[in-house]
Amino acid sequence: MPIHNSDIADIFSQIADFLEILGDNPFRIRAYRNASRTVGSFSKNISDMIANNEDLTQFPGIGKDLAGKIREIVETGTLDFMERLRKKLPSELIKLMNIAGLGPKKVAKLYKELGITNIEQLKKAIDSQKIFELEGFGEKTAQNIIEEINRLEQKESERFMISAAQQYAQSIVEYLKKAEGINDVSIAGSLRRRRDTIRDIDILVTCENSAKVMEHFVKYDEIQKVLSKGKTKSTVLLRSNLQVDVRAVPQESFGSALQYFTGSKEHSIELRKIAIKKKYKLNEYGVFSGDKQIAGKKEEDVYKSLGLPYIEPELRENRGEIEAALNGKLPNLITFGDIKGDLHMHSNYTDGHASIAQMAQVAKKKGYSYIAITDHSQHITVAGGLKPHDLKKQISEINKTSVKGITILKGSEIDILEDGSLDLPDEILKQLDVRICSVHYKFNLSKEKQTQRIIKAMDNPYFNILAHPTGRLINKREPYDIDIEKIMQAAKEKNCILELNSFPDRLDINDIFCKMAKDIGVKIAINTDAHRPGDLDFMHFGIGQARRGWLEPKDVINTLPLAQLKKILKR
DNA sequence: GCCGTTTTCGGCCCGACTGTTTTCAGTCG
Repeated sequence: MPIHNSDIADIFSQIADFLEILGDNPFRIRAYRNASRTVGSFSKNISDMIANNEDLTQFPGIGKDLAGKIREIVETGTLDFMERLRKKLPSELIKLMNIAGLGPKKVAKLYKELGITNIEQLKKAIDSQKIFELEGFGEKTAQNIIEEINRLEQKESERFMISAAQQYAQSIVEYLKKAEGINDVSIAGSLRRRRDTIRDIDILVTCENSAKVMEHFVKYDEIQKVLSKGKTKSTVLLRSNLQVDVRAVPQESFGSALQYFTGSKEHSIELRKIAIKKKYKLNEYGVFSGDKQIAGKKEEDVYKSLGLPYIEPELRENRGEIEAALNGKLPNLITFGDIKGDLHMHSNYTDGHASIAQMAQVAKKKGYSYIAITDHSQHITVAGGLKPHDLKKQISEINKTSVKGITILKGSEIDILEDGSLDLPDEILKQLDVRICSVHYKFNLSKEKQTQRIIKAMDNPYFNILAHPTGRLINKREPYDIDIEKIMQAAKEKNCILELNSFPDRLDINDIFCKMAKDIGVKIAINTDAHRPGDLDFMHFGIGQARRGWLEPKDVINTLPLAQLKKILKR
């Protein structure tokens, strides 16, 4: 069985969990966690790197020992060290740590003193009051555990789509602005870093009296439960089960607090290490030399004081951005303003809800100079896919439609059939400007077959853009099993483009694959797949992922003026 | 377990809040 990077990451993460419960050296545990993260965010396949005899110790956090363990996993499919840990502790113990409030120490105590290994036994121990025999377990702890178990069992701990999180966050920001003596209110955390999914919302405020702001915050009417409330920091659970943290700092610490609260944790840790090297201390209150604050009011100054240029929030994942910053090699990240058009959208010819002219008018207002109408092809009957003669009708309507200041390109979203052929004859494909090709059925072919299906489709000279390449639907459907690296290589050779689909439940390809595409040299089209005019706003979510994937305007084809775009689409 | 412009040994980011304590460990981010 082929070993994926995520398999290795999972093993290291589980080892870290085991070692924590065993009370092992915390720094050794951290080494495993770091390695898990590093491996998980690699944009190259580790199995291939091993096969090519590449030296893994070139990567930060991977030393001789871990490199050897990675090799063992790739070559044998398992890890002896891991198996030995499994014999020491029941594997299911790790799952108990998913209960918020239960960390390794408490889980270890439950196991050692009461023999508890799973949630059922934990519930029984609480029912029978046995749990109170343990030191550190009181009434409140038991109650919290019960509530957390309920939440876990109702699958309410799932991550939120960025689109949903953004709406919740915006409402809270508006509400906080009404607090007495409030100055700045800023969204921070993973939402500011534009992650594709969000576990909790972090909001930073500066104000005259933080206790008063916290009082105001916990009275917000969407709150289900106040999880903690202090003078400068409070955490609540909304009725939607989304967690929100609000933190207040003095104005002179706004920049450093924004940096700290934006994270990622791993990025911040690296910054703090740099601070230590310079004999400074970095925390949320500023950069300090001794007792003296030398930076902190503005985020830019925090970076500057550490000898770094400003690093955009989307890059702050400790995936090489600090090294790039030190070497003056940060990417010139794409912005919404660079986008000249949207190449994937539907009209009321199929499952869209607006006319071609309406879509064009809204796109024009966004400042675009072109769009492509790409309705479904015949194979998708549920979406009312167009047969060749319907598509011809649409082509002639587009020829007749004119919206001032914007060009409407003729396109189609064409199904890639199971055998790798396209769902429309070449005779009509050649009349189009843009051909988006996508997989919409037979999702569970083997990896080899699915990959071949797509690569074969690219042999058709009219294939332009591979839409939503992995097919994932966030929280609903796993990506189909494909060798994305192979597909990217093929796309590069054949001058095909990969889509970054901006629909919030897709965001496909994701940030890591964007980086992979950039490294391989395959170009990206950032599209919305809009089905109604309002969906055109989703472009912002796509831009966020692109930025997280280090993409620059030159990596993205729909930053090009129309004439140049057309050349690329000619292959 | 990793790492080195103080070091191949001895460090490893830093602070807020809770609950159960009676000065702090555990958890979280």
